[in-house]
Amino acid sequence: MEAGKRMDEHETCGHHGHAHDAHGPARTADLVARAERLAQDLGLQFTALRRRTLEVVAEEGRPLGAYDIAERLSVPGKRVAAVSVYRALDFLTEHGLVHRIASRNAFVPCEHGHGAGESAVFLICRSCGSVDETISAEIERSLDRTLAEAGFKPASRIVEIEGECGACQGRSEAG
Amino acid sequence: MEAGKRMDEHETCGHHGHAHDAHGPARTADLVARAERLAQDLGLQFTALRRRTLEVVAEEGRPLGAYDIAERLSVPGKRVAAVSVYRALDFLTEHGLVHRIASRNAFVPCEHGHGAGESAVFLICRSCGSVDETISAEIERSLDRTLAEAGFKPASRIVEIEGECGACQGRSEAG
DNA sequence: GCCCTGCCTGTTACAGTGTAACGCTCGGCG
DNA sequence: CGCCGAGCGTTACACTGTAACAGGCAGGGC
Repeated sequence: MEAGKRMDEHETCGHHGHAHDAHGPARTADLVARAERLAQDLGLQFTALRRRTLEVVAEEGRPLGAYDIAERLSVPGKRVAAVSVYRALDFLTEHGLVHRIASRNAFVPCEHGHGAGESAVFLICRSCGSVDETISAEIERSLDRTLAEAGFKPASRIVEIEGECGACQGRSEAG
Repeated sequence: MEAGKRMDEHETCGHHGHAHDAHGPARTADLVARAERLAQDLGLQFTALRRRTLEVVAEEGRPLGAYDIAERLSVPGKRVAAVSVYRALDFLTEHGLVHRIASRNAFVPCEHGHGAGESAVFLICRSCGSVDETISAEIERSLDRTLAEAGFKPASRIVEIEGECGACQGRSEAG
């Protein structure tokens, strides 16, 4: 695998000032650059619609439904249908640029450089709706072990934890 | 047509005996008994609709959508609406008698005695559609550790692995 | 008994999510 | 030029889920 060399700059979390405030323009540019590189390398088309879809998702900082994305992409006189967004999202998820949150029917930008096959853990806050993506080799290992014991050959993995993020815990306790 | 005593002749996978061939009448009776005990203990109502919903899900051996359940519960002249099924499913999931498979929008019977708060791992086979529910203390531990590091307070956990089950691997290799 | 109340269920209506099918455009290629 | 494949627009439709309201039924107080 190729992914191993990138040092994870975002410091999963000592306190709560962690990854999920790292959206916005910078994260967007990052992702778009990654997409362009990837498209070039693999001979894929990173079209305007796919780019704009990725940008919308990346800017948001919380999971967006396909219809929400379609709405944001639409301008008076030029409406983008949800079905087009779904196709763009298919492309983006397939190449690990965005992730689908199954428990919310919504999409978030990928916060790591890992490929589509890698497994991530999504921490979904019930209070603020933010989603934090973390990776744990330990979890992957124990998962792999369990799968091996069951004789199960995994293709994709979904790990989503709902609860309350650190920031919201502090907020609800302190008032 | 819906005789609860019918023997399950369809034998998803003859050999490889792990949990997921433990559906059918026996599993159903188990679950119903558990539900009755639970209702008695907590002063809840295990109504006919809830019971029949549980039975349908337990008999099936693969994830069932709410509308499929509604269809199975309906008889000519007496149609059960999906919305009623959803309410029954709310009750059943809330008390850990069935689980919702988020990635499929479908429901499976609980194959363990654990409560609703426990975390299970679902192995979903792409070939035969069966779902195997396993529990791993090791996975839970590593998950807990990751959550603690992130300062995240979990409320519910979703772990769903899609892939190919042991039986189907054998089948596709051997022909 | 009667009413009140709470829970469950039936029913309708509707919002949200996702896909199938068809046709068009555009760019590359013989 | 015509062919072809990929992407996209459009329509139509299926599936998933919830809100709101009405009726039924059991238990409790009078």
